[in-house]
Amino acid sequence: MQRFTTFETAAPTARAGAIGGSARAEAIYRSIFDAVMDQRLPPGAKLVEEQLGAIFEASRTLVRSALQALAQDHIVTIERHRGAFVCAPTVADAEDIFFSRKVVEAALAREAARRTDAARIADLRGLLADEREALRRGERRKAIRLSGDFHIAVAAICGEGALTQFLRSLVSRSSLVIALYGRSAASACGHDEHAAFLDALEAGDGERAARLMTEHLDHIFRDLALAERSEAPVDIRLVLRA
Amino acid sequence: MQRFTTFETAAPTARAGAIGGSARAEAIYRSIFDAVMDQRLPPGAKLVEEQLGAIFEASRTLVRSALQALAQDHIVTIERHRGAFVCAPTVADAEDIFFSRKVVEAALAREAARRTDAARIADLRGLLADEREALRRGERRKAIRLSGDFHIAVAAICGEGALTQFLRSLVSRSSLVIALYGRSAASACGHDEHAAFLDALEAGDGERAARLMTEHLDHIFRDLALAERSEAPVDIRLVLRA
DNA sequence: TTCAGCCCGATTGTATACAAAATGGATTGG
DNA sequence: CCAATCCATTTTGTATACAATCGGGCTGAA
Repeated sequence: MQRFTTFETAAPTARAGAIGGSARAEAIYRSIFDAVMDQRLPPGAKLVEEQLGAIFEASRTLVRSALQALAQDHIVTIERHRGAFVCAPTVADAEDIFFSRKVVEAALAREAARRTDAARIADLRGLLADEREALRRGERRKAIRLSGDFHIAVAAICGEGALTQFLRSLVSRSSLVIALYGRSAASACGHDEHAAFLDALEAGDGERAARLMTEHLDHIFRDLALAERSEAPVDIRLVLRA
Repeated sequence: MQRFTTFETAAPTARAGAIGGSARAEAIYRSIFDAVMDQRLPPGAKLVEEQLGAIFEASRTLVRSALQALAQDHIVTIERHRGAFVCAPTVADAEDIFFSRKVVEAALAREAARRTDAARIADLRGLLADEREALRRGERRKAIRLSGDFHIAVAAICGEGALTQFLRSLVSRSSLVIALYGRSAASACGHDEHAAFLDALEAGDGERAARLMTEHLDHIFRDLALAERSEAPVDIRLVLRA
């Protein structure tokens, strides 16, 4: 059966409305967003406006527009007179993000169980297969991305509402958390819990689906090596001087 | 007892980080936001950049920055080459917003019941009294705002996490919904359901609090006159030409 | 050597100038 | 009288210029 949806790792604002009314700024947003999700831009990386402008052949105006949007989505932070940096979520942020995800995804799972159909399930099984394949090949980043896509695809069963949008943002931030605190092999939803969840969804058992999702998210969170990093992104200079 | 928090109607992004790294842009955001919440700027109103610039004595650069942020928060929509307009949520939007609120606020209520203390409860009772007073005096707008503040204050018991931020955004959008579809007297949480909810919270009964909150939001939603407006904001010219 | 203070380069913040697009009205033809 | 078209005006989109600020390195003295 042909899949009739493709779930790229979607930026939170991708559909929310043009960034500054500009398609070009949105493309820049998109490029930076993807780079962060792929960990080509690691947490803490500085994003210099003029450099970005040169890369994308655009003026700082558009770059700033994109950076602002990324800041609102908690992908980068903008510090006044200092510039934009890829966000480095603290442990507290990570807790908050996963707590929020549990609330939102449990509710969406319940709802999705009521609404789903065979085609949707097939789509999700396809994503699952892709994810497994990526894991088997050791393509960790791709697996993480596909894992996120799975969660978003479940949400999208309920339509593109506010909760789904919000979840997109939380999933993006989760990628940053995993980039910072994720252990090499685990943390990529590798427990085949997605499969069990999908079974519950297919059976239309919303309660079970919600419970499995909650547990799944707990597992991901617990697999993080949260102690291994200091809470705040460290600026060596500040630390040594203070 | 002195209240130690003041809950102005907070903009979703107010704390999330400087808008474009600029305090001035944030002030503009704030002014427009407040005007929309107060219904001084009605849904559909056009926001011309240069006009705003003149009003705030700022260049279009800063105005655009603020408008972009407002767009990301669904307070205004930006249409390419046409400009920014105060959002006019459709009936579908309204459903989505209140569904999301039920999910988020039920969870936050449960959590708040575990964390709350006497001081917080006193704060909330204060807000409740203000709201009642405003209603008694017939100050409808103020009552609506205070009602929103109440909901946010409950969320804030759980801290300023992602869910609370998200709720801020939903409450803002609810104000727009009420502006469009609210009936004169009702819709302002006037049922004293806040008081009952607060009792549950004080008793530490999270389940009851969550249930009361859900029902309360259902009531607000049902009190809207959702049929009385066309779904999409109408542009007369387009309608007549097409 | 080490620290304080100062200066300069790099980078961000803001305003403005110019280009592109849409809107609304006038004009022309039916 | 109406409709369609064209043009001027308004408004947005983008680039660029200039100002403000920050950080790093240099200098100089203790």
